[in-house]
Amino acid sequence: MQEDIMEKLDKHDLRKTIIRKDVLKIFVQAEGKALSSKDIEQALENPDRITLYRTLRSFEEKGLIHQAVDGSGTSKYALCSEDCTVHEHQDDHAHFHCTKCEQTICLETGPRSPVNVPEGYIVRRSYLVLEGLCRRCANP
Amino acid sequence: MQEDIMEKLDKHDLRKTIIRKDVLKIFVQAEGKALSSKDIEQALENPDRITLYRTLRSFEEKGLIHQAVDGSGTSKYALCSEDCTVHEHQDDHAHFHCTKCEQTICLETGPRSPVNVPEGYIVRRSYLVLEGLCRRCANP
DNA sequence: AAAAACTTGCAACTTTGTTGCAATAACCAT
DNA sequence: ATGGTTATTGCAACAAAGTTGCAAGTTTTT
Ligand SMILES: [Mn+2]
Ligand SMILES: [Mn+2]
Ligand SMILES: [Zn+2]
Ligand SMILES: [Zn+2]
Repeated sequence: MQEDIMEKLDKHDLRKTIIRKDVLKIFVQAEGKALSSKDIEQALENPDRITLYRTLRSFEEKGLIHQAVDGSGTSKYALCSEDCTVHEHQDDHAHFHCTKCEQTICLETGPRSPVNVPEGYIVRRSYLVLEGLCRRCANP
Repeated sequence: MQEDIMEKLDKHDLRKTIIRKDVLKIFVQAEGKALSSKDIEQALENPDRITLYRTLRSFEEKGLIHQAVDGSGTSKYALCSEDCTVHEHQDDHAHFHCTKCEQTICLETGPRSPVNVPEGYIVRRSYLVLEGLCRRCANP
């Protein structure tokens, strides 16, 4: 697992610094859950906030994590699938956002049917957010 | 048109103050375009920023405008359809976000096919964002 | 016209995120 | 292993977006 993390950093051309190993470990452990900068701040001891922001940006640029749009207003990130690279992300899945516990998770949904847009518009990508109650919050 | 605005405020149980008339007029004129707080600030002379935020919140609560999730990070709002009320919004349409000019517009898309979610999850609503280039930005 | 109820504008504050820069750490090639 | 090169860190300072408390001002109702 430690090896897993080192490999990932290597593969994505990121220097192996303490904070990067720590942050990446948290993402791996989160298992499909999207995390905010604050989530990570709380999980770690005392990370420098600015360094954390830059770590997240580097991870995203290098194809290690992807942003999870969830309509909550703050940025959240989750681990990418194996085949994301610095050149292209492959995270075209929907995200579920629980309005009670505020958790956001990546969904393994299949391809979506295309949507009609006005003549002349070019669609590059799309985000689908499902909002509601997660299992835990729905069945208390 | 002035009457239209007065009617709308009346119907949604909002007091007719200067800023509310002004802001609502801007939304009516925007015609399906979603506006940020900053957009409105710029359109108006010198609105108090805080009052504007509260105006937007009241409008949303009373079913006059709805939030347009567009993945841009800042909140945008657009005029609701006639049948939105304080009790329930009816704005289940997708939004298109142009990454070049940053405009966001409401799309008149039909109903979307349902998406599979894990057992036990409850979906209350969903947001669909299409990102790309609008007609003007695609054909320069 | 006055009372009641709601709205405004100001100050102060919070949260989230960015930029510049010198000190530091990681990597690469001797 | 040593040292040079290059990327990363941590600090301070800043900025945008949004919230809260409260006294003063408006709108609505009676
Ligand atoms: Mn995801
Ligand atoms: Mn809309
Ligand atoms: Zn939940
Ligand atoms: Zn455009």
